[in-house]
Amino acid sequence: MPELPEVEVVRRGLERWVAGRTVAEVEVLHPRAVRRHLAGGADFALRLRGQRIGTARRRGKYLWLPLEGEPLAVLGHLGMSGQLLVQPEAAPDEKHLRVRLRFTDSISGSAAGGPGTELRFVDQRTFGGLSLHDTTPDGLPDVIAHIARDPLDEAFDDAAFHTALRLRRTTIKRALLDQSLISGVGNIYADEALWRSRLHYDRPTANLTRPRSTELLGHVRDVMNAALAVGGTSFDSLYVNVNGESGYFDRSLDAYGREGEPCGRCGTAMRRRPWMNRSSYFCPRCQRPPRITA
DNA sequence: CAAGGCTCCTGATAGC
DNA sequence: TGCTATCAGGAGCCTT
Repeated sequence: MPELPEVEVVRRGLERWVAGRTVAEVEVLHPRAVRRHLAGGADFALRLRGQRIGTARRRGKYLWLPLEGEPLAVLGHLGMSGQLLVQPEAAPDEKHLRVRLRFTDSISGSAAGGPGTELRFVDQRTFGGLSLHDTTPDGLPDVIAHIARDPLDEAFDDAAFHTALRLRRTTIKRALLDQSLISGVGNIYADEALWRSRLHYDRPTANLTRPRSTELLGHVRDVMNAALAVGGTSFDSLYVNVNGESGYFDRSLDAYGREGEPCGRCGTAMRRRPWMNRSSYFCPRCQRPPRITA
């Protein structure tokens, strides 16, 4: 379940292993993987061929590869189960391989960045995908103009975020997952940040004080940076799996997936509640529900 | 227009 | 043993 830290690890891997390479051939093996490319898989492949890849960028959980010399970018989202793998061309196809990009340097077997390697988009549940889009003057793919900056972005505006929370008539976890308010936070890190902040997921945003929202934002950043610290090293090895597995999930989670286990602060059994077709994990003692439920 | 709910998808797992 | 039900959930899209 890639969230911002995992996607950032992938971005770094792409920066190292794909930037500067020229696309030789694109193979779309599943139409759903390019469904956001409205002109279809053949058009996607045709237009990408021959393009030189620039430095990978990211906003929230979206990442994109700018194409050098053109206001175009390959936009990617990993969805639930997506992976971007840099693999030797000789490696057998993954079961859920959806898109393959070969590079001009692969065939000749030279060049920095991985002679003989190709880029593969692998995605079991096909919630993710790749597509080609025009970019705005600041380099953002036009279709993600509505995605807010993420909390690790230097230009993220903490004060504006607080103001937006106060103006919204919604609850705090909904707001954290609203990518037009703050991007990059998914179900797991939302629960983690709320637990650290001692905030119940159903608390209204309208009466959050400035100190509370500041503390929450700090915990969001802490959780993400911790995950990044764990996952940020894996892409450095010889055989790269640019897949964003942080390893953070198994070890360091205080809330998510811990139903029935003791709260790390007070020892009370953690609870799980169905919430928006998914789950919320929380400590019933540290994270008291609001008096009036919305 | 804001807010909330529905839906896409596949595989692991639980239950009978 | 083998079937069915449930769960995982990002985000576009639709309804209210």
